[in-house]
Amino acid sequence: MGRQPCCDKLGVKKGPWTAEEDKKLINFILTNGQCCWRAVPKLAGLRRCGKSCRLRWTNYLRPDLKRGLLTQAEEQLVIDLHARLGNRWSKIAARLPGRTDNEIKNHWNTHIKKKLIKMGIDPVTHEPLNKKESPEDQKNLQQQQEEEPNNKEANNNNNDNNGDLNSEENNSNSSSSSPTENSSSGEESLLLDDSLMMNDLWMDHENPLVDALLWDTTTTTTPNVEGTLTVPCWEDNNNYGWLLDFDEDIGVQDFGFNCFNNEIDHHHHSNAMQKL
DNA sequence: AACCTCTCCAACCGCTCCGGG
DNA sequence: GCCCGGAGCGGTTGGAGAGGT
Repeated sequence: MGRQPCCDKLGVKKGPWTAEEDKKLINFILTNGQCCWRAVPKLAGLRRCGKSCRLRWTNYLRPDLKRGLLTQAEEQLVIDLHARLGNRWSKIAARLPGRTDNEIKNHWNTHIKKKLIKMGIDPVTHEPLNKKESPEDQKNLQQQQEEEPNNKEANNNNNDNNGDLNSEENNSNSSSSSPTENSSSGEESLLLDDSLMMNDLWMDHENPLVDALLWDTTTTTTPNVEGTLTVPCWEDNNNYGWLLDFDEDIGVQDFGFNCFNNEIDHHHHSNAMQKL
């Protein structure tokens, strides 16, 4: 028999969220916090399934989300983490504050995958697509390695071009199997190792990744000692600018936010306007 | 301008995981 | 240990917009 539907399908709305629905969900979550998603639609007055609400919140409405394309440093980190964790997007996303698993997954499938293939790297195994590469390819690879002399030890974990190719053998904690085959106990040590790796990264200010993160002016990402990227303050995200603009009488202040400014996230804005 | 194709990403679906009884 | 329900995860899809002809 088929499984029970996650929610009563009757009267449950699907498809793109309207600004009005977003408003209701934001209002509810900020008032009541995240609890029991199944109950959220009813309590928030939404004709949606709880799952859909959770997804909308975590992938789109959460105030700590960064918008926009992944920075090069983030991309690099994703590649490295993917090499170690496989398609465990939520685990990867956990290392990139402000980014969602869905976002990373999408970015991987649309950008990074292609990039790696173009570079002759198998996006699944992170091994060269063709072991017997042409001399020219090898030369390019070597050139790329030479261009990044600062990575040394840390770069085994953070170099998408070549570090990934070596990371497995260079990382004593990595299993020799494919990334996705790590046992859960192995994962524990892997994660521990990861935090050490991140600490190393932050200590090593000559590392291009660190530099990129520290000096990337498009975000205000800052490092912290836990080895994760600290999410910039909300006011830098302007996540709700579009909502403010959409409906001034919503009173985002009512949500308890006082750090919005008037800059509008054009993407959201246009979406909201479109939906009106 | 109109049509077609491609790309991207928000959202859905179905499965697994996990905790409580 | 088993069952059940809810939450979370990852793969996939469909529609909107961009780009090309």
